[in-house]
Amino acid sequence: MSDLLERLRSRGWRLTSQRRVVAEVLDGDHVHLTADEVHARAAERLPEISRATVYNTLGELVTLGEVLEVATDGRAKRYDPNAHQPHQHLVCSACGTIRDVRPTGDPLAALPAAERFGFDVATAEVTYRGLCPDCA
Amino acid sequence: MSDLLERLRSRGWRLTSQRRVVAEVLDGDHVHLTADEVHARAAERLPEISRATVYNTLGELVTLGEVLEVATDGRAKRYDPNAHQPHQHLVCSACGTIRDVRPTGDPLAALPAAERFGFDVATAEVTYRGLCPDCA
DNA sequence: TCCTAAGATAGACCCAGTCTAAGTCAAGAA
DNA sequence: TTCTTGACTTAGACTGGGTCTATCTTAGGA
Repeated sequence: MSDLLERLRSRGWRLTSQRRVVAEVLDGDHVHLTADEVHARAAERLPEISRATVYNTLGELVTLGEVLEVATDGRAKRYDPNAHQPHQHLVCSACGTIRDVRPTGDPLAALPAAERFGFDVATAEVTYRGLCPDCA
Repeated sequence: MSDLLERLRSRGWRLTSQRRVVAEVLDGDHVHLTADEVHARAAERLPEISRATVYNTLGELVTLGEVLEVATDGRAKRYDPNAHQPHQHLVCSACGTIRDVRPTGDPLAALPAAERFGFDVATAEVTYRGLCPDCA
């Protein structure tokens, strides 16, 4: 995580205590927090941090390519710090738990030219849905 | 489309003018309207139809399996009447246009058992993103 | 240490969607 | 054909997630 802060600083990111706390909250594997959850956890360490700052910081991290935005349900977006390793998501239809997964092959390759309608196709996101062991 | 109304009636669906208009608005290929767009088009034919009724009717059509809910951006959900033919979506990153596409193979097959974390995986949704011919 | 533009803040605001209480009506019964 | 009733519709209040704005604070260079 200090790698992340180091990378950001070297890109001219002004380092504030708020930004540091948000970045720290997003550390770990299979982390997919909503903005409100990030805010709550950040506020444990820095009680006066505002919602707007959390949204701003998350938005910047997404723009910088350090964090992915994931919208697996119609509800709040989730933020995934695992941005440097290509992966897809497996979501429990009952409890909403999310796991990062790596399918075999490139999902982009499954779309033949005839099905591209002249689009310049760049990415493919796959969301697998099912019941997790706890909910099954 | 009258097939649809017939199917619904035979399932005990009470047929009202509002429901008929909503179902008619959703007819066609590559149709992916938001609830507000459905409401606007329905209101052209039935000016006093309410937003709540449109939401209720769309929700019922989704529950009955006649319409799919699609959330390709973080904004409003879209409703896709092409529910009886399995397909995925190709979205323009610039203008948001959506096309139904059929990739080769079954995306579910690409997720090995070792990557399923004990989940009972049921479906895979793929969203392809890129620039459409008009925006490229 | 000082300065200043970048960043943070509170809270108003917006949009998509849900809920509620009251009124309306489709369709089966008589 | 009319009656009846519970399913359906309505307006509008409300909620959750997110954005915007005006003002205040501060990181970090001079």
